[in-house]
Amino acid sequence: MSRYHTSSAPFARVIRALAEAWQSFEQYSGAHIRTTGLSAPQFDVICTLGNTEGMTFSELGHRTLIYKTTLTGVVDRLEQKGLVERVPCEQDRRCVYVRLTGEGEALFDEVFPAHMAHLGDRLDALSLEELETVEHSLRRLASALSGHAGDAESGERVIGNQGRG
Amino acid sequence: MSRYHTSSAPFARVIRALAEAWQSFEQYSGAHIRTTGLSAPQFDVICTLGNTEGMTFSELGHRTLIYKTTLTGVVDRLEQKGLVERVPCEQDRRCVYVRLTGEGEALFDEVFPAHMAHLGDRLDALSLEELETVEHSLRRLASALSGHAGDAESGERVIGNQGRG
DNA sequence: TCTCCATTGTTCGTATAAGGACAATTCGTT
DNA sequence: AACGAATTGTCCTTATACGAACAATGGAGA
Repeated sequence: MSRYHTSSAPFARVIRALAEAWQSFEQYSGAHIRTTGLSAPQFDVICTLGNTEGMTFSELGHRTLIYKTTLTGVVDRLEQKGLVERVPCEQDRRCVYVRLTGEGEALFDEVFPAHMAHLGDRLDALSLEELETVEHSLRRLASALSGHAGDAESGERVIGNQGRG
Repeated sequence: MSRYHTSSAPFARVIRALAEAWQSFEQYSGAHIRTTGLSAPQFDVICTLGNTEGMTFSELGHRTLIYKTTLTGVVDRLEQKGLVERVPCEQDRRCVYVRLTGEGEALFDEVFPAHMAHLGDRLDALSLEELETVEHSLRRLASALSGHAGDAESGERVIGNQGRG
């Protein structure tokens, strides 16, 4: 992601910083997740399903930002591990519900708090005020990139990685 | 990346915002890059090699943040397309230089400015002052995640994705 | 009812991400 | 000179990213 070293555009440094921040997070978070025997996307699915009655592939994809064709394989492997299960939907037979098994819930209760604590080890270095500033910056950046030039406060925005097939 | 919807940790919203900003960038940037017939990492390599005399795999990996085992394949495909070439290094026979061919340089001169203009279409919505704030926030976040709690001004920091083999 | 069209999840193919392991090479130390 | 340790690029394997295409289903309108 350093395709901007040679550029003098004012935003080039911001893009570079975004790439580095994202990589730093993935490195730090991913290394810890892998010690649980799960991949980062698998862990993400487990945590998203935690404390819910399950949800469809579509909703799960929206929440996790995992591409729909990838999600099929991720759920396959979690199902193979006995952590989640597919449940046919009666009202709409196109949909398939995904929900945690008992074993999946047990794993969630164990690894989710531990991972949050792990992130806290680093991120507690930021004050609440700093967190506020950083979050606002990120939302401003995301909304500019999404074409919503003005509104940085659009709340539960949906990243459209599902509606393009 | 919404493993933080269920968490009340103060930093959960920041992580979510980081994931969304990164995804927004990848969506917007990647869609344009793919129209050139290159993948995002391939485009990144072309741009990093642009206006240089070439560099080793090691240096190219550090600059692009592409994992070393992936870089081999990326360069393979670019070489197959005739855009880059491997040049044996005389001083250190372990190293291999990678540099643009004439065709590669021509492509760089064509697509790099076009891509910057494309990004500018969205990012010019941010003022220079906003860009400064966003960059500072991102560097603060990255340095916290890297364990450098205090210094947000560590300059040309190196993401260590090469020295762990 | 019967098209036309949108939605849902899946399969397929190509390209990445990332760890483990490896041969070739270089360097520091003895 | 010789040995051990570190570096460099590659290969292998598993899992993800993502676009194209698909069968099955549901919904709106003539």
